[in-house]
Amino acid sequence: MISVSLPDGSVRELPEGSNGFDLAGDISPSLKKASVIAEINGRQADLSRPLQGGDQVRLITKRDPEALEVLRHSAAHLMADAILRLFPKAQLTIGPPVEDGFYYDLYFPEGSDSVTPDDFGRIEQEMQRIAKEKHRFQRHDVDGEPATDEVFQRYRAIDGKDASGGLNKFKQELVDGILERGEGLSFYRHGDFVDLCRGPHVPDTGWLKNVKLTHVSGAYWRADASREQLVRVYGTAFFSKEELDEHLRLIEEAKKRDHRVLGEQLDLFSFHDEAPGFPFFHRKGTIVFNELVDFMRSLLRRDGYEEVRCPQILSEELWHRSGHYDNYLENMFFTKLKLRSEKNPDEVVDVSEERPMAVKPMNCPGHLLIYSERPRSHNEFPLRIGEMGLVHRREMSGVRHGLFRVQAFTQDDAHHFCTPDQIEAEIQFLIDFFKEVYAVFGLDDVRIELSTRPEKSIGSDEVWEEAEAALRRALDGKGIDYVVNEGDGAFYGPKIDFHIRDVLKRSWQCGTIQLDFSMPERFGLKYVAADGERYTPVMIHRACYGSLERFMGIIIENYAARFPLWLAPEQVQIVPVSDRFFDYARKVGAELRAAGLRVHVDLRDDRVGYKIRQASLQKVPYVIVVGEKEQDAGTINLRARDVEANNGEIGEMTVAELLAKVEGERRPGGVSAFVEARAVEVG
RNA sequence: GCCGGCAUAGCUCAGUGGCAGAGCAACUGCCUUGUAAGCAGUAGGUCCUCGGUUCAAAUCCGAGUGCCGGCUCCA
Repeated sequence: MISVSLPDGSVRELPEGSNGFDLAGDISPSLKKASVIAEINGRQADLSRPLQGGDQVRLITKRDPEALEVLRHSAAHLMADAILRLFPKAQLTIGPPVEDGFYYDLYFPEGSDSVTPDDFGRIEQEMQRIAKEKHRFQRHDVDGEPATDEVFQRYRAIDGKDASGGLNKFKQELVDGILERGEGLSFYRHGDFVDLCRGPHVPDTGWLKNVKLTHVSGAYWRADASREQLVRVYGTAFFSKEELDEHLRLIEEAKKRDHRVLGEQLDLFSFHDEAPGFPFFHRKGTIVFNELVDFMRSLLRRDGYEEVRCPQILSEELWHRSGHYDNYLENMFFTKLKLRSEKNPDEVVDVSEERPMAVKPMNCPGHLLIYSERPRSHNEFPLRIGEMGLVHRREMSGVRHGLFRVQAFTQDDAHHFCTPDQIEAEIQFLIDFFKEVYAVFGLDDVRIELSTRPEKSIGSDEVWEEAEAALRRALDGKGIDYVVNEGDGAFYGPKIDFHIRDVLKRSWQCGTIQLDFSMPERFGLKYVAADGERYTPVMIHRACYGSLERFMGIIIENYAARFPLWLAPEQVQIVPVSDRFFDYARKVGAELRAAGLRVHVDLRDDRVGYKIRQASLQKVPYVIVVGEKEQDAGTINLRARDVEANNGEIGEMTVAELLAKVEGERRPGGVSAFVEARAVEVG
């Protein structure tokens, strides 16, 4: 007998040669069914691996996040098997699990057919067939000399059977690397398929029934553009059909909510070939944009920020001083002056400039100039200088994406200047500030990451230690969970990033807080302290929305463009039953407009049903229908987008009653009194 | 920047070498409309741009531009 210990500290006696399956079965049959792999002495291993006396064993089940990665890695093997059957010329390279699934990179020698999405159906069919056959995943370790290892030799034979050179050079490169590092080679086999692999895997292919191929893209061998071009086939896998279906539903839902499509349908913004990557905001998009700005401004005012405006174009010399020229050149736009030739007015020549200018990619240098414009005292600290700063950044072609990645965007940027011992309080203030803002949009799922000193960095150890400690103290002091990204900070200081999860479970990086000891130094910033001495202030860069454009894209998708009343570009649409009631409709419209609502009176010659449909497609929160009854009674008939009961029809009321009801939801974060009332009734 | 795909009416798309098309939207008229699409008619085109092949190009070929999916995750 051997004894192994479990995470709860208990010890189990098992017969000699027992493995993870036996352990799980010894505990309970349901655990045996749910177990995917074992973690033996902190290392992941197949359940089939024999246990030794004294091992610390943790059984990892379907519910553990690690299990999903194992499942998907196994699914990558299954997919590779299926693809090789259908595309015998393909050569395998690597196939890891990723965030939402897995991929396998394949090399298709010249002249051979490549995988396209049209092939997904038959590949999936093949995978289903292999899954049903329930082949065990069997591990083989190469213990002795690889040259004499039977499995390894057979693998080489199989792997190279159709490759022109006889062998798959990608796998060969991997094998060479593993041997060079002195690590052991290991292989996994299911059915006839063998692949070089570290493991572990699910027990058998029967686990891999809920698999779906998603897309295909290009990639390079080892992410090196000078190396071979590979075809990357992506898929995803789940333990249950329900989870897979839910995942596919979310992908479909995300497609439907694509802000680029909704932005066009709702006439919010557009893009044009004449300015690639630069959004044009239309009337309605501008309303949303301005509401976001107004809301942010109200908070900045409340919290004593000084809002400023800086020029768009500044001397190139300034960008040398700030370090952007050295570190950010590729992302900057530069101006080029031209002149008409005096001799020949048709001829245009470039002007050679003694002081060339550049378009700002960041707002900080402007704020630094404002700071240094006069002597500063610690008494005005913390000094918070904010700007709705429009910045321009060149992006490589191919990375632009709707409002999410543009070449000109507006940051709700601010720089806090303070003393070192004010850092902690400022950070805590900002964390509360950011969370307050996100909560207004229903974005309560906020993940915080702390990035620490990178290898390449400036500043003394003491300063860095103190800065990181201040960030940690601030986070710990608020009892906030956070992930640490070691060495991922900016070269001038550590930072805290805010990642927000939307209703479709997608994560977006929005806010950022960065400590900076470098820029104030470079610009010679000083303040006079209580002791009368001059010191260099600490600078904190921060942006809460991040980019207004990007944030707008996020909330369009988060709300599926069903904006809450305060953000809705069109808040009320008035539908007269026929042209006999146009005057009354105009009168009601004027009253609501006088109260500050954004109202559209629909005077087109169309049926009521048609106009209601139009308002619904445009996602207008409230529709008012007026006809003979309402005109005689001096009332309106209300229909609400967000009320499900009775098709959203709420009924007759006066304008005054309506205004009183919607007052709350006209403020950021406010909720509909109609929806709330219903919730109370139901609850 | 790199790989792959796409570009036809305002929008969504059909047309694959031989007359430029549909639905929706727009406009006009009729209907006097009561809670998600009334009826009829009219108009709308540099088939992305440039070059090539061909008797003939929206269609085939090349280049450019823009858009879309990826290009960080190293068995």
